[in-house]
Parts: sequence; structure tokens; C-alpha cells
Amino acid sequence: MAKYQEVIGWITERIDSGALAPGMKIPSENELCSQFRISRQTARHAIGRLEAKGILTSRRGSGTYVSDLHVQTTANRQKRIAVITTYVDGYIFPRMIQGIESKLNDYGYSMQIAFTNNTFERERSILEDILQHDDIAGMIVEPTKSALPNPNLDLYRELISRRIPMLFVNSYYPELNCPHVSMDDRKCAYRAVKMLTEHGHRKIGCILKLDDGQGHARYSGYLQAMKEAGNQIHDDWIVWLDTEDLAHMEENREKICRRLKECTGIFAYNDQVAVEVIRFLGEKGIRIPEQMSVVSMDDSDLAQMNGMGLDSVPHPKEKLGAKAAENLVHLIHNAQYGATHEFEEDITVRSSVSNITAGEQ
Amino acid sequence: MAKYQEVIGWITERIDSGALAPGMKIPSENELCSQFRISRQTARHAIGRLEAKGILTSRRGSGTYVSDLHVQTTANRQKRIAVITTYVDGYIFPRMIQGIESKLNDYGYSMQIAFTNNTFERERSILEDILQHDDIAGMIVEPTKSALPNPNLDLYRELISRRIPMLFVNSYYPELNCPHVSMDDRKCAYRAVKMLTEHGHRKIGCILKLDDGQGHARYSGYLQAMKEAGNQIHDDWIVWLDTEDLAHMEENREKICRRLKECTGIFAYNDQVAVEVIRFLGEKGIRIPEQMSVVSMDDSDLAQMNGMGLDSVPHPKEKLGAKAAENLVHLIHNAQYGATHEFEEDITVRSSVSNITAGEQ
DNA sequence: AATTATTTGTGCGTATGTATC
DNA sequence: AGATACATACGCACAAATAAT
Repeated sequence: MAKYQEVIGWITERIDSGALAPGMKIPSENELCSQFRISRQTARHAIGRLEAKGILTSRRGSGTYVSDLHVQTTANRQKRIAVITTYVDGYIFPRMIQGIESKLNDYGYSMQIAFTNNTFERERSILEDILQHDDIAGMIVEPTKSALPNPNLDLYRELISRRIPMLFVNSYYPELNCPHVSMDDRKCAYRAVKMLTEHGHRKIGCILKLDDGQGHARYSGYLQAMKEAGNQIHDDWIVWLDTEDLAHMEENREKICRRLKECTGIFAYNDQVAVEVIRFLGEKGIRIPEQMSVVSMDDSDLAQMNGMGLDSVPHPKEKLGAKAAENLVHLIHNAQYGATHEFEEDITVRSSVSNITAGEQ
Repeated sequence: MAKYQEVIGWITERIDSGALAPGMKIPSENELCSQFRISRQTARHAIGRLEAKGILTSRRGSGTYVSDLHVQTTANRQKRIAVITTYVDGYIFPRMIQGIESKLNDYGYSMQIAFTNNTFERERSILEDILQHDDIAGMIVEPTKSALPNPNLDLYRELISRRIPMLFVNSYYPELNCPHVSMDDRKCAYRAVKMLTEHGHRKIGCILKLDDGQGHARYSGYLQAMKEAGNQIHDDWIVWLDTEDLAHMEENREKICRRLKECTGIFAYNDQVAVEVIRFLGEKGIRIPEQMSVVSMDDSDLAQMNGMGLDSVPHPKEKLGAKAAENLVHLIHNAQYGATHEFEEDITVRSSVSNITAGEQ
């Protein structure tokens, strides 16, 4: 290894470790000479290389300084934000993306986007691509299967170590300690289930998603509402589904119908689940809301489609996307900014919940 | 002026003038020494500066060469495609975008996206942003109001002069002579209207969009089908709407109902228009298809929503997006590639068209 | 306000190593 | 194998800008 490369290594290490902060003066050429026992030309060679890279700045008569990090980042990293979501087509996603893009645009940022289809493989290849180019100013990520151990945390950590501001939406990876913008899933679920208990329902089942963090948070809201109302909870009434189940709901048809047979009310993970369940019940001749009350979350288009009048807690969609974009921009300008925000929404009342009569209980 | 700067000036001038073309070898260090009567260190200093900038490349034992210009440009322009569409939320857009992203990803490209909301102002600021950064490998653009004179053609022409491969989707700007991937709007509209004529309809009205190129092409398909069936065409039966009208359909309610009063069939520009018109008719007690047959285009979710069984010519959505992405990638590798493709689709038959009885004619 | 020490910038000489042709 | 060309390294001298005295 060449001597000048040793010097380069020593300086870059000290910068990375923080011993040499941006703006600080590095040892003078002569000091490096005696320190490394090299000639001044060799020291100059090392400094020259780092100066060409933009890492150091020399001022004649004064010294050589570590470049201001801000100058470096704004030069390298353009005003482009990488957005990663699970899906784009349908449900709440287009409107959330619309909210992100629109607000980012207000702040002069452009948006680069990719979709994981809720698979770890795609998430990994997207992150690898971003790491390879390393030319973005920040990231907004909707987690993939956030309730399962994520095999791509190494890449997320690498991005964080490169000081790329990162903000999660809808859910978050608890291991990463990054800010997130989402619904307050626990509280919103609590309100949805409370809607049922206030209408006299005691036997309330729920269908949840097991691989998303939201599923766990919403479960906790369900438990709270049930406990508060003094309702008993049967494990049989709680159905856990994963992403793959949602794509093949027919397979779970019998299980769901059997498990919820005794219930008078159902809390569905989201509108997509609610619509399927209502269809299953309808095929068995069970009418909503007369024979079964249903509450759900997200208040998507589905909640009003096909004559559906589903009571659902609205996902803020554009509003959430815009808030995420806004907070990320703040985070870019101030790494200490408290960017986490959770929306508390009230359930939109339509016609999928009825009062329980005494006889039914 | 420093001696090494004179050398730098001499070399850069010879590169700019073309005397030193990319890939050519520059004089050796020793030759520069005698030529400028300088020491070898000074010559090395000059070469080192230019090497750091990426203008020269030294190869030990061989010589110093002018950097291949191609290497420079591909280093700048990463594998990122800029996508511009009018909207993202709802209708056919999410699925089209999904198709683009997925296929681009297969080819190793990432996607940067922005939405014009079908306004020239936003389109302009998006294009300005792209021009400023100049770091994309190609563009996929859904035109904004393609049937109206576009005030942003200067920016498109600037992008084209920078040899950025560009492909349009859904429609195109006729002034630009760029390839496009879209439906064959004329032929698809022809088939939709033919569906009505084959069911005996003679008095067929249509509601078209005047500011999109598709509106004009679909009108031409309508004319062809009507002419072929020997049907008379009344100007009164043809209603032209623009983007702003679509956002305030109520304002056009009376006009539409009056104009189409005598018709037995309607060809709607797309499902969004069809749904509104069917709602207007329903409010006047006119039943579909008994009293009025309706055909439409795009076959979006709307065509099956709310008990609708709309006969509609399907927009290829994902398929179209994927084809656009694929053809753009071909265009990037071969500027002469014939990237234009028009999909011919057959109408999806549901239940919004009925046979005309002799008495009704 | 002038002086002085420090620090980087420019320039030259020499020597040895190593890859290429 | 030898000539050529770049890579690394040390030595010195002086200029120009800066900072401290």
C-alpha cells in the first residue's frame, strides 16, 4: 500500500468517526510529514486527492479543512426523494402517492418511486439499486410485512449510516428507530370496535392481517375496546390472515364463516377484507346489518361500492402522504426533527351496524 | 499564470477543438516537459488535475488518454426513466403506472414520476426540473391536453435535442414526431359504435373530450361507424367537453340531456363520462339499456361498479404500460427503433346495450 | 500598522518501482 | 529483454496568503 494512501485512509477514517468534523482544520502538511515520516510532497499528494474528491478544502496561508458536509450533500444528492410503497394500483395507494408527490413538488423535490408488491425480494432489489446510485436526498418507505422479521434491515442500516433521512408511512420497522407517519392504528381500531360495543354487541369477532404492523396495533385496539366494555374474548373469534391469504380469500371462506358463526359483529382489518367477508356472509344468506354488523378501516372506495354502506375509519390518504412528504423535508433540513405523526380519525357512519336487541344476546 | 495552468489550458483547448478526440493519447509527460520546458512534476501536476476532473485517464506503461466521452455521459445519465402522467389516483392510471414500473424494473431501470393534473403549468415545471438535472436515460410521457396547442413544446424540443429518448402513451403531440404507445382510438371507437349500429341503433349520440387527442381519434371512429351503417349524423348529437367540464359535470347536465333526448344510443368518451351520463338519465327515469343503450371506452373499475354492467372497450392498462416501458428501452439502445404501437381491443359485452325494436326507430 | 511565523502553492531535481508495448 | 511511460517518493527553494504578535 502506498504511503499517500495510508494518509488518505487515516484522514477519511477520522472524518467518518467524527474526530474530524466538517469545517475543522486537519493537521498541516508539515505536521503530517513528521507524523507519518513522509516528505511534504507525499502529504500534499494525499491531500490533493481528497481535495479533488471534494472531501477537503485547502486555504493558502490558513490550512486544509474538512469540507462542509452540507456543500457535499447538496452537490451529490440532488433534490430527489425515493419513495417505496407496497402497491400502486387501487385501494388507498394512488391517493397517498398523489399526496406525497404533490407536497414534494411544492418543496421543489422530485419523486422516484418503486413498488415492492409486499415482497422482501423486491424490497431488497429496490434498496440495492438506491444504495448503488446514492443520489437521493431522502426516502419515504411503506414497510413490507412490517410485523415479520425483515431480512433487509442491513440495507436500511447502511442507508441510515450514509445519513440519508428516512421516514416510514402506514407502519414502521421497530428495529430501526426511524420516524413514521401513519394512522394511530390502535386508537382508530379502538373507536371502530367501540362503535359495535356501544350498539350493544358483545360477541365481536375480528379478522386481522398478521404480517403487517398495523394488524398487531389494530388487534391491540380491539382488545382495549372489548375489555373496556367488559366483553369476553374468544380466541376462536380472532382470524389471522397474511398477504398471500388475501389474494386467495376463497381458501379461507369456510374457516372465517365457522369462526364467526356465533358473533353478532365483526371488526375487519380493512375494507378489502370486509368486502370479502360480507360477500361470504351474503352467499350464506346472512344480511348486513340485520344479522351481522360490520365495521372496518381505511374507508376506501370499496366502502361505498356495489351498494355497500360500510362503517369504516377513514385512512387519511392524500393528507397522510402530504404530511409524510412535509415531515421528511423538515427532517432533511434538521436531522433532529420529530417527524413522527399519527392521525386519529373518527369512524364514518353508514349502514353496516345495527343495534343488538336483547333477545339476540 | 502558473505553468501547469498553461499546460491545462493547452490540453483542454486541443480537446475542445477536436485535435484531441476521445480515446486519443496525449503527449507523454516527458514530451510535455520538453515542449513547455517544464519539469516532469509540473507536467504531472497538470495531468493530475485533469484526471481528477475525469477529462483524462492515465494508464501506467501506456500513456495518458482523453476520456471516452461515452463513459462520461453514461456516468451522468443513470438508469432512471422519467415518467410524466396526468393523474395517479384512480381510473386506469395506477394500473398503467404499475405496468411501466414493473417492466422498467425488469430491465434494471428505476422510475422517477410526476403528475401534471392535466395542466400545462405543472407540465412545464416538471420539464424544467428534468432539464435542469439532465440525469435521466429516457422519458415516458402521457400528454397533457394533447389536442390543444401545447405551450411547452420548446422544452420537449430541447430534451429531444439532448438526445433523450422519449415515448408518449395514450396520446401524442403531433408536432413532435415522437413514437407513442396507445390504444388505436379510432378503431376501438369504431368497434364500440358498431356494436350499437349492429343492434339496430340509428340515432347515436356521442360525448367526447375536446382537449385530448383521443377525443378527436374516437370521434373519427364514431364517424366511420355511422357512415358505414348509413346513419345520419346530427351536430346536435355530438357533445364536446373539456377537462374542466369533467370536474363539474352537473353544469353540463341539462345540455347533455337535451342534446341526446332523441337518441337511442350513446357512445361515451370513457367510463367516467358514461357513469355521469347514466346517472343523469337515471334521475330522469330513463333506464339502461331498455330506453337507452350506452357504450363506452376504457373498461375501468367504474364499468362494473354500483350494479353497472357497462359495455366498454378495454384500455390495456398494465399491458400498455409494460409495452411502453419495453419499447422505450429498445429506443434507448437504438434510436431508430420503431417504438410506436397501437392496441386494438374488442368491446367487453355486458348489459348496457339492447336491440332496437322496429317501432322505436 | 508593521512584522513574523505558519501554511499552502508552485516549481524543479532525482531516484526507484512497475506496467505496457 | 529492453525501451517507454506512468506511479510513488524524497529532497529543496521560493512565492503568496493568512494569522498571530
